[in-house]
Amino acid sequence: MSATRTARERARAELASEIKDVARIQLGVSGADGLSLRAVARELGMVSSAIYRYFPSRDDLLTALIIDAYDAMGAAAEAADAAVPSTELRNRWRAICRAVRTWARTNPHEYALIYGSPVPGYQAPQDTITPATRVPFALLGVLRDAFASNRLTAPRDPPGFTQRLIDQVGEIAAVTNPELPYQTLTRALIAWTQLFGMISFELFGQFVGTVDPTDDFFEHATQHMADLVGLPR
Amino acid sequence: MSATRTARERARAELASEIKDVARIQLGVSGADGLSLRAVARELGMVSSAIYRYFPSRDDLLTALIIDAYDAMGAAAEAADAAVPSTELRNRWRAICRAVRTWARTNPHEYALIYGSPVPGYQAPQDTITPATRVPFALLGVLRDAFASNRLTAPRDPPGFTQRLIDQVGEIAAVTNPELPYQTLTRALIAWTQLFGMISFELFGQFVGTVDPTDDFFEHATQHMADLVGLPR
DNA sequence: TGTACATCAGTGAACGCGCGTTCACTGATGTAC
DNA sequence: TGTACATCAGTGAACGCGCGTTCACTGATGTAC
Repeated sequence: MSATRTARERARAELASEIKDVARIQLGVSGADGLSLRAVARELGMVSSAIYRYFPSRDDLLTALIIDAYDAMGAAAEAADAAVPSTELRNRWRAICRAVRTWARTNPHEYALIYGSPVPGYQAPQDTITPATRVPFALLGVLRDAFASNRLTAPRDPPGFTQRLIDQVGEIAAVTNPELPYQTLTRALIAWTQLFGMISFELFGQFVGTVDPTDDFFEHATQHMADLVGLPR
Repeated sequence: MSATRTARERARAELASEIKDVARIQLGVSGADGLSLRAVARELGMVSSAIYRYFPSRDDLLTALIIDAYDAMGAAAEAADAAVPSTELRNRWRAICRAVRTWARTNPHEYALIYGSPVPGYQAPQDTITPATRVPFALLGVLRDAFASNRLTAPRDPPGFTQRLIDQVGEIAAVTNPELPYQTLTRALIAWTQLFGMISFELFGQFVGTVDPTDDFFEHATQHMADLVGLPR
């Protein structure tokens, strides 16, 4: 009975993921607002109402795609990190950055889904938050190890640390790496925005006519970021 | 006769800009793909086909909005720059960054239109390029003045300057500020991506639960950027 | 200054299209005795 | 092992909606003599 039950359930899970696969391809053609349940159903050779057996609405399908995208990007970052010896801090940092960029370039429309302009009228539910933290957590992991082994240098910070900023950063530290000084965490935040700023510019066409192709600029900027957060050269 | 001609032409220009105004409001409600000529016409109390007297297609209306947005943001940046004494280099830098952020927060949907995910199937024409350069040019103007008055310090760059990167940056220099060293221009590029990375994260909701509100973090990061490009404290 | 003609703005109907979602249904798969 | 019933996947028709764009038209505004 458990065998038969899983038979049906397996079919169900398989079709659900086929639906997502087709939807992902559709994303590439027409973007998030262009994602159409009818088109997905057509592609799968089924009638549009059948999709509702798997996803209660278009927004739920979108949410599933968003979660998958965050998870795929996070997994890519973690795998790249794990492939570098853990004491090679700067190389780990660079590997994570590179993996995020490569994933984004390989899956530009999924990237746009999670880091582009929000879909109007769509409110991302709570379930997306945890997967979204995987990349920043991977970056913080490098800093944690660097700090623990006393290899984190402290660049001279500019003025501008208000108490409110210190408190905000302190709250992030509390739920992630309480041992890291707030200065380090602030610099990590800056590097984090820098990383995605570059990738968005590259994918959304802002570099056309300047640093395009972007490979060399990206590598160089990544080194600057490693300097900023205090990783040894 | 020139008076009468301008009478008609003025009416025409006025309605064209009323159409754009309504379209801009629509953008806010439903995003770029949601922008509907019929809805705009309805709002203006005219029939949908009348819009075609002013814009040959939906895409042309979008293009006009994009150009206006770049220009408005650029004008805000330039005005903020001009309001600071030209020798206060760091304050000019910060004023420009602040102006860009403020404009983006005030006009989030126009910001999303130009810096968010590209509208699928829409190809931005050449006319958008010049207005798009106004903000980076304003930032470069500060660096130009700093360099000319010999007040630009040179931070120690990390490794990673390939010849190709130097060439790419050199080409940008050639059409903007040939006197600036490529290292400075590269750091300016990094700061540029950093600036828009932060603004996008703030507007697109990536900071929710971390540095939100973002004011203090933004000010602090702006100082870091000024350090990076070598402006005196 | 007045008339004949050309230009242009806006109308209204129509074409052809695609969408999300609901609902009563058929028939296959799984469950309990 | 066999039968009666319940669950579930997928169908097909329908509702109600909005969209971009075209086209022949009316009537007002501007132009040339």
